[in-house]
Amino acid sequence: MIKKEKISDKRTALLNATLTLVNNHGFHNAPMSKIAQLAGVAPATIYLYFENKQDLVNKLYLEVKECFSNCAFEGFTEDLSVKKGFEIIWLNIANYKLTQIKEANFLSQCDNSPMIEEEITVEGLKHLQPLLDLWQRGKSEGVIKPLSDFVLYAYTIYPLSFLVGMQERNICTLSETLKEEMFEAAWDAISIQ
Amino acid sequence: MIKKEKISDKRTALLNATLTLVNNHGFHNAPMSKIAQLAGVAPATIYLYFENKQDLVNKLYLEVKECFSNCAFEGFTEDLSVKKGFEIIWLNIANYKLTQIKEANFLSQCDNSPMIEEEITVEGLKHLQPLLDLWQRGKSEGVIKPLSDFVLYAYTIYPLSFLVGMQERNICTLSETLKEEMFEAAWDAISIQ
DNA sequence: ATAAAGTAAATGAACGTTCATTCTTTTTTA
DNA sequence: TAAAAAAGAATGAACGTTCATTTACTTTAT
Repeated sequence: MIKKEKISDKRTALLNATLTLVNNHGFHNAPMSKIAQLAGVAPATIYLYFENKQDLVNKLYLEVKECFSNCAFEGFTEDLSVKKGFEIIWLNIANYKLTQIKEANFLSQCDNSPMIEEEITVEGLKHLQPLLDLWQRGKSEGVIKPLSDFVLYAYTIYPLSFLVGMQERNICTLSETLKEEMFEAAWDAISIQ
Repeated sequence: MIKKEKISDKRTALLNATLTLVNNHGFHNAPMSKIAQLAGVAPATIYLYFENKQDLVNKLYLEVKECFSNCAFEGFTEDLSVKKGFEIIWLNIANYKLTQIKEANFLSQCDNSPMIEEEITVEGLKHLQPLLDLWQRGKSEGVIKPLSDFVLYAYTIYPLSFLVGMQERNICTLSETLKEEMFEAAWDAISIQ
């Protein structure tokens, strides 16, 4: 087990280093040499764990995305009312973005640039299915407006990304009160009154 | 005058080439050599018009942003009702993103990555003041929820960026009907019912 | 009106640097 | 002691940028 632990130690250190550098300076200013240095490892060692730079960033994206998705559906079950279920998911996501700022920021950078290959982006989206199912139920129950999933996402989840950007630049802090106000806005946007 | 036209011809060609390449392959895969090639110009010529690569991208950002802002407030006057004024601005922005897909996509890539220096980003934000003023009026009239400008922006304008991303990947098209639905969602999110 | 002189724009080759990646050697582990 | 992991030095390619030179145009002098 010591061996495996050690292996994943370096791998994790490399992923963390990549996350930090890409966040702070962008893909184009995150050279392998600096990633190695920050992870406390020789440049060549990276290639024991990852195929190349693109593979390293792809893997980081997928793992962060998976962790994000797991957080999103914690405590959610399908027997809840649409509004309650949606509130749980929305709050989970808000809390994730509140606490895991680095990861959240990285994800939105990836989703808005050609840094990650299209194929990988699509793969990362699969995890969100339970939310889409919930929306479908909401529409058939007449609780949620008959809008496409894209629009529903754009008006409820996506706004959180903007606030995270603001937060990272210390322009704004996502307090508990603000969270409540924001959930209300999200619900008002997509629900039938 | 012939001389001046020629000058701005090359400058514009360079800005367009940069827009295309950064959009399609990201900052890190848009080398000066390719930018020059696509603009039909020698690499050295770039440095007659721009200080360096960062300056080229900064200038592109500012000019696209300014053009965007000009579109945004076309036909808007301060004597309109809050809702009507907001509708005009919102539709202007939606139409801009509908027709100027490349530019819109570039802007959202810039706003979600460290590609553009912070200082330049702040400068590009100044043009939006009339919208902030309108929101202020809406709040004092009791028409708009007492939320911060960031939240109002996040729930009305920012969602459009998401749809543009979807549109560029041909996952979704922003039709007239969809535009109306989206305006309604935006208004429901921030207005007091 | 024409040729010479002067100027600004544009070029292509070349520079130094940095990058991702590989190769060879050393260290660690079992 | 053998094999796996890690290190560090080395490599070639690609990058942003510069520079000496040429081209295209404008002005001046005759």
